[in-house]
Formats: sequence, structure tokens, C-alpha cells
Amino acid sequence: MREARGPRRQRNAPTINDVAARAGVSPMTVSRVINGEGNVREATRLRVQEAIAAMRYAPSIAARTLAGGEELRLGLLHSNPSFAYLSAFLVGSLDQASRSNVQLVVEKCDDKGEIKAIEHLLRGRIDGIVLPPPLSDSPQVVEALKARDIPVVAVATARPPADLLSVSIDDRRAAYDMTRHIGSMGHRRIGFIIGNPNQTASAERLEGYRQALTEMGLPVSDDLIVQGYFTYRSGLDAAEALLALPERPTAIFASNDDMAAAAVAIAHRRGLDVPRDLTVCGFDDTALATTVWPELTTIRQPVVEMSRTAVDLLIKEIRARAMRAEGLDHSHVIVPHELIRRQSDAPLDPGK
Amino acid sequence: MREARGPRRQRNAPTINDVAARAGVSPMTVSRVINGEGNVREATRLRVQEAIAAMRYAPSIAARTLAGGEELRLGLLHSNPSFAYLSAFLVGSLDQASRSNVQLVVEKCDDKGEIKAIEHLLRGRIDGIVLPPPLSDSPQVVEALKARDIPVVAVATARPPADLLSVSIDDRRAAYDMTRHIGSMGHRRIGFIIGNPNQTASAERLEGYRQALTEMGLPVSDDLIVQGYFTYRSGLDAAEALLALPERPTAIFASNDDMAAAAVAIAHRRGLDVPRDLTVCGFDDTALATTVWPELTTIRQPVVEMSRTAVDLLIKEIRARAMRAEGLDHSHVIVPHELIRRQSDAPLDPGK
DNA sequence: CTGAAAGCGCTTACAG
DNA sequence: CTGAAAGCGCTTACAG
Repeated sequence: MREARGPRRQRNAPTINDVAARAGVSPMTVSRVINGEGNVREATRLRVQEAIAAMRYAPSIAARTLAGGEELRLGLLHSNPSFAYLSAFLVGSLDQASRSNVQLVVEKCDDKGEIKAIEHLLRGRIDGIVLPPPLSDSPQVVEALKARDIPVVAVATARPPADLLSVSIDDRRAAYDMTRHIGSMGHRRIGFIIGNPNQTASAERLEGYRQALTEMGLPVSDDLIVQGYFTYRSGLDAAEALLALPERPTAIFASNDDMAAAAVAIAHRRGLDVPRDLTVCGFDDTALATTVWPELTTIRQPVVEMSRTAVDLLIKEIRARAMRAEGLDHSHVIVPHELIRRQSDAPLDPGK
Repeated sequence: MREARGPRRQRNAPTINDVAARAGVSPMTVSRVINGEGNVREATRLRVQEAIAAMRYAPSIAARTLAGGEELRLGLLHSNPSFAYLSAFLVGSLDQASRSNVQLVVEKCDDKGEIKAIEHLLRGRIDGIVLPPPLSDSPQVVEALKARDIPVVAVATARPPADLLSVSIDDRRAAYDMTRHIGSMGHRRIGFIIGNPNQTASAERLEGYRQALTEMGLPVSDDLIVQGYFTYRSGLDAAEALLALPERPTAIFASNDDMAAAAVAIAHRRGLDVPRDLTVCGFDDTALATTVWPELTTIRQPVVEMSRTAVDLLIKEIRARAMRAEGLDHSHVIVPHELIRRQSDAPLDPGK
């Protein structure tokens, strides 16, 4: 007959049983207090809380997850947007995943092809997928994922497929707001730099600009609308074209901050002061907006919050599907944008 | 007598037992295969791996951690460096924490005071602390943590306390390399913009610049050394001062990219072409370096890798302490920097 | 080279 | 409002 083995405990940290013993209750009651459930007498709760504080007890997440019986794993598939955008996106989604006690597997799809990347990601068990831009705008990727019947949340698409989850800002409205803001300062010749056509947001922003001009009774002139590609370099060319116009604009609204910063640089090279001689406004409120001088008036797109929301939405969808609730009719969340006024805009000099 | 209850399983994902059954072995053998242990016959290993692939089995991290018996929790205490720096830092440390299956609790210490923040963080059970700059250079914070006898890793300090762990680049050497690079292109009047004195790296970078000048037989002129504070704004002032000098420098080496970008802007405003009329070099290789035009020649500081290494180091130290191994004699890791040549530097025009 | 038993620290599902 | 029992899916510690 074999002897009984000793306990195997390795952590020296207190467990729920230690707390229970000290408080003179059962582990079950401690569990109730930790999870903020009702049905615990006030005096009991207090005693337990004291024990927790005194022992510096912190529940084991591993045990909790295992006992809870649910362990979700999400995939985050990205191509190569700017490192800054991706960082912000990762901060939000990793943090939310950790809070929700869910794993997040990050997969980059470079030249090897989107389908390959999807297959690689799905090789392990993955319960849902987060799609940042520009992948959220890629028909191939979206189709491939739909074919596999896996829940997907698309972030920052201006035109989310109806049967996907999505989190975006209202790009059209944001561009509309900015254009009206510029117009309200007396500007009548407002140049616009379009974003990369591979993102649906670009067309929406242009549309918002057009709509605002029309509502303000200003002409929509093709000369004042130039194509850009979201890069600083493309902004340089676009601004150059705009400022070389015989009747040059008194304000430039660029579809992102990189291109707006480029417009500021071009203005300076031409000896124009911003904002005295030229108003320049951006979009996104990235780090660059507060780095350059003057700091840019721009639209804040809350990337961290958006990715956080995306993860949250996805988790809820997966749980809903698991309960055969057949999804929450595919939520499309629009998060609020904000117009941030800084130093790059000014009322039109009446002398002009 | 009560009836036995049914199983409680909620996940529909396959478990180690399912795989074992399919492969016709015990769960223990599957575990060995998963963990890459030896002592499994090749044929058995293959059978198990097939079963794993066929069932798309992925081990439960929660169960693994719980059974493994170790559950570490690290704290990351930060003040407010730039969002871009913090993002990169978080990406590295969150990812490494997740890989190592360790929790990371992020705490911001704003105005409420550093000691308050430390106390709040340590209220829960925390096994070690990661300190990004500029906190890693704060004597108060370091002392407070030492007093509590908790393992700490300081990142990007130029002068790490001997009894702490640390991860840095060789700031002096990096600045030395850059200065020699500029000198090798024929420049003899090289301006230098110092970083914020609240970071030890600033003095080290200055020292590297001085040392290189001396070794190249160039005079170290106080006129060519101006104080900055790592902000774009401070770089504007510093570059202005430098370019207003009667004998102005033909090159400017700024202690970070923000200030270098500012120097480029000032040069443009004065009608100077970069790099034809003025070479400008930065430090850190942040997003800004590749955003502005011309793109900046700079020193790459691998923030993501550094934070990853920091977390890894801390985990090892905690484990070593737990085994009474009394630490790995407090490693100080120097990660390699790299001089990245882009478009903002050029050989001195012989006509000058 | 392989496996049976016990245990990690919680929560679920009951029962009272 | 409270608790005893069983189980979550792994790994450790043995045994052969």
C-alpha cells in the first residue's frame, strides 16, 4: 500500500482557502465577496474583505478561468499600417483582452499573402477575428473569413458589410464638421487632400467635405481637390499643387495628419505663415499633430478606445453565438469623434 | 443518498484527454509531446501530433498555469512619456508577458505622486516592477521600490543602480558613433542639441559627442552645444540659436528625433536645403524620423525589444530569487543600437 | 518509454 | 444567507 503524498503547493501566495479560514467562513462565501455577488450578510462581507486586505490576497486568474469553463482565443490580423497606428491599436486590444481574460493571437500578413496568413492563424483554435484597417476594407480578406463562418469585427471601415461586426467613427460627418469649422472662420477657398483610395474612409471624408461646402453655399471646385495617399510624401506633392494654383486656397484640409504636416512644411518653404497666411487642418490626431509647430487642429479618432470596443464586441458576439442566441444582430458601433482645435487654424485675414 | 452529477464541461474545444483517446495513449504522453520533452518514441510522437492537428487541439493556458503552480504578476509603473514611446513599450512588454504567461498590471503615476502610485500598485500582490524612462531615472522611485525589497528592472537608464536589473543601449557609444559618422563626411562645425537633464541618457549622449570630437581632433566649442528638452518646441529654439551663430554649423546632431525634425523645419524656414546646406541627424528612430522630409538619419533605439527583454529579465530574477539562488547577480543588459542612414545627411560641400 | 493518481485554486450546481 | 462536493484541463511526482 502506497503512502499518501504531501501537498503540491508551490506558490507562497494566499489562496481562497487561507482567506476563508482567517475569516471563519467557507471558500464559497469568499468567492461571493470577490465577485461582488449579493446574498452575503454585510457583517460577513466586511470580515472577508478585512481578511483579503490583511493577507494581500489576489485571486488566481488561471484557476478562475479554468473553473469558469470559458477560455476564448481571438486573432488579430494586420498588414502593415503605420507602426504608430498599430501600436495604439495593440495597446487597446491587448489591454481589453487581458481584462476580459481572453487570449489574443497577433498575426501579421505580409507579402506571403492574405489567405496564407488567415490559414496560419486559423490553424490553432480561434474563436473570432479582429480586423484593423486597411484589412478591414479588403474584400478578399472579408470574404475568406466569412466563408469560414467565424465572427469578425472590422475596425475603421466606412462601409462595413452588414453581416459583420464593426467599430468606426462617422468619417463623413467628421470631415463635414471640420469643413464647416473652417468655413465658419471666413475661408471660401478650402483645399482638400484626399486619402488613399484603398480605404473606404477616404471617399467618405471627401464626401463630407463636399457636402459641407454645398451647404455653406460654396462652389465645389475640382482644382481644390487633389489626390494623396496618407503619406507625408504624398502630402508634400499635393500641397505643392494646391499652393501653386493661380488663385491659391486660404485653407487646406488634409485627410490625415501626416499630409497636413507636409502642407505646413510646404507653406513654410514658400514663406507662408501658418495659420496667419494659411490654415491647415488634419485628421486622426496622431502623435504628429502635437509634434509639429504649429500644433495641428484636427479630428481625434480614438484608436485605443476603438480597438478596446472591438474586442469587447467580438467577445459578446462569440458568447451570444455559443448560447445559440444567433448574434446580437451584428452591431455596428459608431464611436464619437472630436474636433480638436490647436494652433494651425485662424480666421481669414479680411485683407485677402 | 444523492445522485452523482453529470460532467460540467462547457467548452466544446477538444481537451488533452480527447487527443489521448484518439491517439491511443495516456494524457501524460500527450502532455510530453506538447511540451517537447524527450522520452517519447518517435512513432508515438507522430501519432499524437497527427491527432493534435486533426482535432485542432490547443492546450488550455489556464489549466496549464494552474497545474504548473506558478502565476507571476508584474507591475509596470509609468509617468507620462510620449504616447508613441509608451505604446511601443507596452506592445513589447504586454506581448512578452503574454508569451511568458504572466500578468502585467499597468499603473500610471500622474500628479497624485509617485509614492502614492507605488503604494496603489503594491496593494495587490506584485512580484516585480518594470520601470520605463523617465521613472527609471528617478532616485525617489528607485529608493521607494528598493525599500520594499521588490525586484525591479530599469529601462533606458544610462546609469543603472548596481543592485537593480536594467536594459539600456549604450547611449554614449551611440552618440559617439553618430558624431564620428558626421565627422567622416567632412563636417568640422557640428552643432549639438542636449536632451532633457532629467534623464541620465542626455549627459551620456553629450559625452559621446564630446569624445568623438576630441578623438577626431576637432575643437569642442561651447557655442555649438545648446540645451534642449526633447520636445519639438525646444528643438525649434535650439536650432534657431545654432543657425544664428556668426559661423554657423554645417551639421546639427540633436539628442532625439523630435528636436532633429524641428531643426529641419528651421533650416527650411531659413531657405537652407537639408542635407545639401545642412546635415541634420536625430536619435531614437521614432515614427517621426520617417515621417518628415527628408527622412532622418538617426540612431535606432529598439524600444519594443528592450521592453520585451526587461520583462524576460524580471521573470528570471523572480524565479531565481524564489529558488533562493539570490538573483543572477543583477544583470545589466546592453542591447545593440544601430545607425540608420536616410536622407538628412550629406558630405560637406567642399565650397563651404 | 509510458501511465495511474493526486492536486493546482477556483466556480458551478445543488441543498438547506 | 451559507456551505459541502465535484469538476475545470492540465502537470507534478511517482512507479514501472
